[in-house]
Amino acid sequence: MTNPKRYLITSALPYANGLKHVGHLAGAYIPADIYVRYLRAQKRDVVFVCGSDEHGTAIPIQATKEGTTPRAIIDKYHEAMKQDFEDLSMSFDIYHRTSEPIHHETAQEFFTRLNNAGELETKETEQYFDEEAKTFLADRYIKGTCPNCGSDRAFGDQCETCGRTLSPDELINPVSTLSGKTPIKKKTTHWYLPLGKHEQFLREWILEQHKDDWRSTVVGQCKSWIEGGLQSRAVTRDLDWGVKVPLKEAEGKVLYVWFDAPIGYISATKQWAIDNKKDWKPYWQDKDTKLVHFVGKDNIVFHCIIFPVMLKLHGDILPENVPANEFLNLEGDKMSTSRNWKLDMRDYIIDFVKKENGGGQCVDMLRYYLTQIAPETKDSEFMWKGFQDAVNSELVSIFGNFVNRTWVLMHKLCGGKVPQLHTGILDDNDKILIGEIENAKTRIESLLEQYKFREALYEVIDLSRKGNQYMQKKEPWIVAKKLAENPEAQKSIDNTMYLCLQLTANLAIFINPFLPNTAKSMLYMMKVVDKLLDWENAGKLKLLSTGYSLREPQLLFRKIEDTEITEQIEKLKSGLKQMEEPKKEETKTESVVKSEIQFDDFARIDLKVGTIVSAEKVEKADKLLKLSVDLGFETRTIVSGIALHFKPEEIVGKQVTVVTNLAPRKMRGIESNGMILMAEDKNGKLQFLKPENPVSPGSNVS
RNA sequence: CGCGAAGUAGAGCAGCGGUAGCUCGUUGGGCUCAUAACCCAAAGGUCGGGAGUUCGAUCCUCCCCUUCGCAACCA
Repeated sequence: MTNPKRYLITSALPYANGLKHVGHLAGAYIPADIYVRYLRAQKRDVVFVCGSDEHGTAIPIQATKEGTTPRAIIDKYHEAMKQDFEDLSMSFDIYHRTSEPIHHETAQEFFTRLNNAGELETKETEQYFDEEAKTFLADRYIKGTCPNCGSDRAFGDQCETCGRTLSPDELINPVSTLSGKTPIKKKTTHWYLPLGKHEQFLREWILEQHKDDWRSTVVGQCKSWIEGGLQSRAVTRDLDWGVKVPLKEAEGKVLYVWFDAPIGYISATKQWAIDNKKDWKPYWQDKDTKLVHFVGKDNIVFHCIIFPVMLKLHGDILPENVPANEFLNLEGDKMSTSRNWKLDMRDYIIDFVKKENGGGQCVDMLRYYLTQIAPETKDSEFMWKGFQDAVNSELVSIFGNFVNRTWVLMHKLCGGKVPQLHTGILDDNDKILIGEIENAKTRIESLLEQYKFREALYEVIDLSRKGNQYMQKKEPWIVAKKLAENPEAQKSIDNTMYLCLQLTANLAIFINPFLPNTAKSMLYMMKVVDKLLDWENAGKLKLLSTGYSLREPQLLFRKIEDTEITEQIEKLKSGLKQMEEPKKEETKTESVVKSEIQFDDFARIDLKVGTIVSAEKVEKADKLLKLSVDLGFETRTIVSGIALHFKPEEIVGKQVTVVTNLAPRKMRGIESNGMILMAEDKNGKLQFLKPENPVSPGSNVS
């Protein structure tokens, strides 16, 4: 789209179950904010929406964890996140929330329209139900023994011990985490969005039309999803926290959070329109609107596949681009909330922004570093030492220093006023600098349009570097020494300082989208109003008029001291230790004895002794062995993840204990009909559980 | 396993068919207006490994190794 009438820019809705860290900030918020500030400077019609995502099972879970209500959780984190974004100069036009009535209405209308148009399917399935709590259980609420690794702490969706994704049906001894009781199976109906029907559309839209203008990582991800076969996705679920499904027969059901959350962009736009007496409709329905979603890579599938399908069915416009960022690691390791290896936005705000020598400059320092290392093409690394280097040797030494020396010299050599430009005596250096200023505009503009924020910011800093080089060549402080014998030399000084001052004004315009607080400080020093920052002024050389007197210089940035970064690194490492200590205890107490079960539960498991008659390694799998086990009445194929511990030839003829009534399961394409019981010592070494003396195959174990 | 992304100077990254580039760091020199800032120069890489296509490959193709992500009721 070459010249859209209006822009709607979104940043991923942060989930209101905890504070967000700098990885989120670098991924979805800062890039969007830069883009929006640039568009605003161009006087474009742009709305920037965001808000808290407040539904889904994780909210009630977090409430239980903190011993409070879901409502209290979302109120707490909504306010906290909103505040943090504000403290870091995020310029949302609205920061909304999905718990607002206007959002519920919008999401329900969305569902109704799709349902009435016959675009949704219903399916009846059996799901676990907790009779005591009288509720269907989300996968996360079911705990049991992992069929893969035998850990008794697996959840219905995933085993945290071995990492395997599970479905609740696979769990051995499923237990409700709400009541501790064994849940029963109960029939329930759900609505599904059949993505498969839209494969052709997605292929054309993404893999054809956008294969060149979207980031390769984004197209790659989408391709992976499409090639993998698009399954129907449930859009409802049995839960009492969320947007009620607007149908009589759907009592007790809510919209699945992934369905309602992106609609939050629309409801936020509606609320913004009400607040500002505007019409929201063109922003979502007019073809001349450019919609851009800024997200992290975990969100690609929702914003490139699922939400666009929803939008298409609903008759809305599609995103023009989804410039997703990859992930930001921290000091050599993945950021992780559960391991407490992270830097929360809040922590930075407290340790830097709110300190006495903090303020807007510290906000901009973080924005600078995060933009400079933004994971635009691949995962990148936040290093405290890198942060210090970037601030001290680029922001302070190159950019800040250029502005500062310009101001000091201007006061010393030009009486604190903007000097005249003597066009007759412009030399090559002057002309080259003028050319650079004009070029910079085109370059930065083009990079921003392509969402290459890191490079665009580099161009800005590089322009100030060119200012330093220029000044070094012109050496006005040397020229000034010859003034006594050659008063004409003042003209050369005037030209140099005039150009440096105009360059500074241009730098303010260019840096503004990235570092708005810095731009503000520069405006103050130049004694000019915000209007100077209009993008149309960029590249011009008459921004500060001759004779205008300017303020005394003030430093734009302070340096980051060594002690500050060593403190942060210490803090990070000690946080990690604190998390590890209590966790160990927890495992201990829990692993000694599992929760009590009834004899009936035990009796449901059929254990028999079998003899391994053959064993072979499974092709292209590190851990798997394919075993044939003689159980007396039959010989079964069992696939077991023990290849790292035993060689196939070693174990033929050995007797083992087998769970014989475990549901069959395919691994590497081979159906496994049972499970071998193993004992694991604390080093992770496995041993077979077997009778002391050989017994006949098929003997019962009880 | 599969799919996707990535492996390039001490560190962080760019380039993606035609003598390897940027920032920081290191070393040497210059300057002194400037936040021990600035400017100039140098050292430093057989572009993960192997094979192929090509007149020519870091860049294309194939295989292998390593890292990260995804695999769909995970929001």
